[in-house]
Amino acid sequence: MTERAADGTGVRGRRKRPTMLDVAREAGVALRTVSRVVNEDPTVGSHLVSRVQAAISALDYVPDERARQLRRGVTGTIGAAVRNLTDAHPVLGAIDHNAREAGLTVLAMSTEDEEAREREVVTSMCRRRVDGIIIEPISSNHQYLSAEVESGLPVVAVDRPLSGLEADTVLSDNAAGIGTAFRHLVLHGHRRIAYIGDHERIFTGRERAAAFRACVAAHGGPLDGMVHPGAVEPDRVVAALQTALGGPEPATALIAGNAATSIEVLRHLGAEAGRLAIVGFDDFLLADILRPALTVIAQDDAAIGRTAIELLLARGADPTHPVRTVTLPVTLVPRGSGELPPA
Amino acid sequence: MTERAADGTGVRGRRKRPTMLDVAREAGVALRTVSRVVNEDPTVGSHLVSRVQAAISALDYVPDERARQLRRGVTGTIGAAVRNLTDAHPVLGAIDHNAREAGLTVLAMSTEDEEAREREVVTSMCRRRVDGIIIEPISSNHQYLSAEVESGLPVVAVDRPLSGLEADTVLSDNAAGIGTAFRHLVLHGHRRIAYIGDHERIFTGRERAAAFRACVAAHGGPLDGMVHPGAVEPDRVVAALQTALGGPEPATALIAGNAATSIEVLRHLGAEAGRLAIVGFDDFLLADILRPALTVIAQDDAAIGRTAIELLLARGADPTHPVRTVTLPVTLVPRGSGELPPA
DNA sequence: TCCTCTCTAGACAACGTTATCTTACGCAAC
DNA sequence: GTTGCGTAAGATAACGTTGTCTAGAGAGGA
Repeated sequence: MTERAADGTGVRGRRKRPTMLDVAREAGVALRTVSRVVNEDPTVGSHLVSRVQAAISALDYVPDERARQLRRGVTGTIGAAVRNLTDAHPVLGAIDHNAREAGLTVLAMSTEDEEAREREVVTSMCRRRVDGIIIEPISSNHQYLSAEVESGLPVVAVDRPLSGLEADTVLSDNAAGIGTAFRHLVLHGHRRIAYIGDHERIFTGRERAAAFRACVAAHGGPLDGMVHPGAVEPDRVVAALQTALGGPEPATALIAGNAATSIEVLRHLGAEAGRLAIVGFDDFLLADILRPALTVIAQDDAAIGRTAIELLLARGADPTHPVRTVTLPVTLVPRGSGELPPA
Repeated sequence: MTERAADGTGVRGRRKRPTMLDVAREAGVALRTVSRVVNEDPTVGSHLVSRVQAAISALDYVPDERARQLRRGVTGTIGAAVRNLTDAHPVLGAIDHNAREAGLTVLAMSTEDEEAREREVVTSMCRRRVDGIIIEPISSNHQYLSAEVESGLPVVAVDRPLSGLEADTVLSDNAAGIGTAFRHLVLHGHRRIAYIGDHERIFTGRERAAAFRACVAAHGGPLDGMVHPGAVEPDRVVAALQTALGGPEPATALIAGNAATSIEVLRHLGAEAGRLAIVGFDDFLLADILRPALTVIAQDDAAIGRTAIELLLARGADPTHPVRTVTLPVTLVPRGSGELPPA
């Protein structure tokens, strides 16, 4: 039983929200006039403007975005389906920043790296009629999006392409990154270089492993026991590390295919980390504090987010434009671990 | 000029979305029947159900959440106004997780640690008629929310209380955390312990600095040049560190008041970190990989997120319930840096 | 047989806005 | 004095749903 004052003030309780009609009555004007004032339409006389504004603050009126969007058709909102909301996500930050600059609100939802969740959140975004979707793809099949895309929903894939569907895409230059890392290690005297990275089922894992093999082929080092794509789990990484470092001709340098792998490797090596030259793909917070600090191939997160928004807006402006894939350069950040000489 | 096929297929272009009415016509039933099928109302005959479902997939119909929400009144969405979307945010992850379990969608927006942005994003959430707001407060004054709160919007503050407004709140036990850290260092033989942390303008900075002073008073160590609240900027932190470590009786141990401070301290100390016992408030990814690994006071992020959602739901269910503040315990995680003996 | 009751499905209004059309008014020009 | 025009403000419809009410069909009991 909710006790409340006659005017609804003082005691918490769901008082019905005032609508434009209430404001109109309070101000003694027509509903439409309130709408004009709220939308800063210049055709309202200054006398009425102030009366309406007074009524708005008297009633604590807040316009209903849902009704407005319904009526106007567009939402001014874009969806961002990212892997998770828990860990650091510089690209999401950049997306948010650039979207705001463009006057758009970002609805960020987490796919939790699960196909089913990805589909769920994307569907949820479509039901909310977002004006576009930026997605870090997880699913192996994005056919479920094709109807939306064909009916004009701008969709931009980030970090990996969509499968079974053409869409604008922003990628990092994985091959160049691996190449840069490899040459950097060669330059520092290494010939036996190992690679541990993501499963080749995953796009980036596939690209990076392939690029690594190509580098070995080009530079003529050993390949046997040196390439370890697979799940990024402690046990698997440790086993791969042992294979690479064991035997008569152990690796003297390592390329870690992503941040999680770098971290697992460092966690396992502990104080021994100084004996193995390491370049990690992907930068992460604190990589510069480790000892030795981790040399990394850094993606340009800000540029990725910016480009994603640009592609989204371009697609919205011209739905017939041919699909584009933008590949952004990566940078080697030497910090110590990648400059160690062979043991 | 948008070229498109007569039926709108094949070429991208904003074809008008089908509505329930279109589906109804396609299926030869009434609009209301489509609505019932979409909402899985059991009072529709199975024959019609399948006909409607066929029409839905034939037309690629996706219900419009805005219209549904407008009509039904509730949105099934809660807003989360957090400091930023870029850095790791375990509490946001927990909020998202628990909200999902409760059948709610989270609209996460970033305040960027700016008062103006906080107000902007909160207002934007209100316009979207979220069913509740979880906020990491930044502003020094939250009066602007009072009308919303009084008219029944559930608002839960996390990590710090709102100012100028009563609301349910979830806090970590800052005083206990500082006390635990202090006693831990005392137990390991330290008597000259320093504190560097956030500005006392900020709630947690104030609480932690005060708790630290109380600890010193209780244990009888020196206070002069030992307490350094202030901005978390490299220069300020370095200066504080030099003050604490300089002089005839330098500190042998340090409590860092938050993660950012811990990181700045470690960044500055570099290889010297092993000479100073350190306990950091707030855990962070990779704190366990550093050498020495960082001993921390860890907040229970999962519990914070869970409690925030619980309070939000409780407030929604009973708007008249007295306001609650839940203070959650923190845990000391010994990893090495806090167990170093006095130099 | 008729009445009632239940169960399905349709008609219509309503949610809170904005777009479009219309009206009223004042003023200048003929 | 009438006409025309430009401008401010109101009336009405529409956006795409769901709540409520009602009609009609069929079942079951007296």
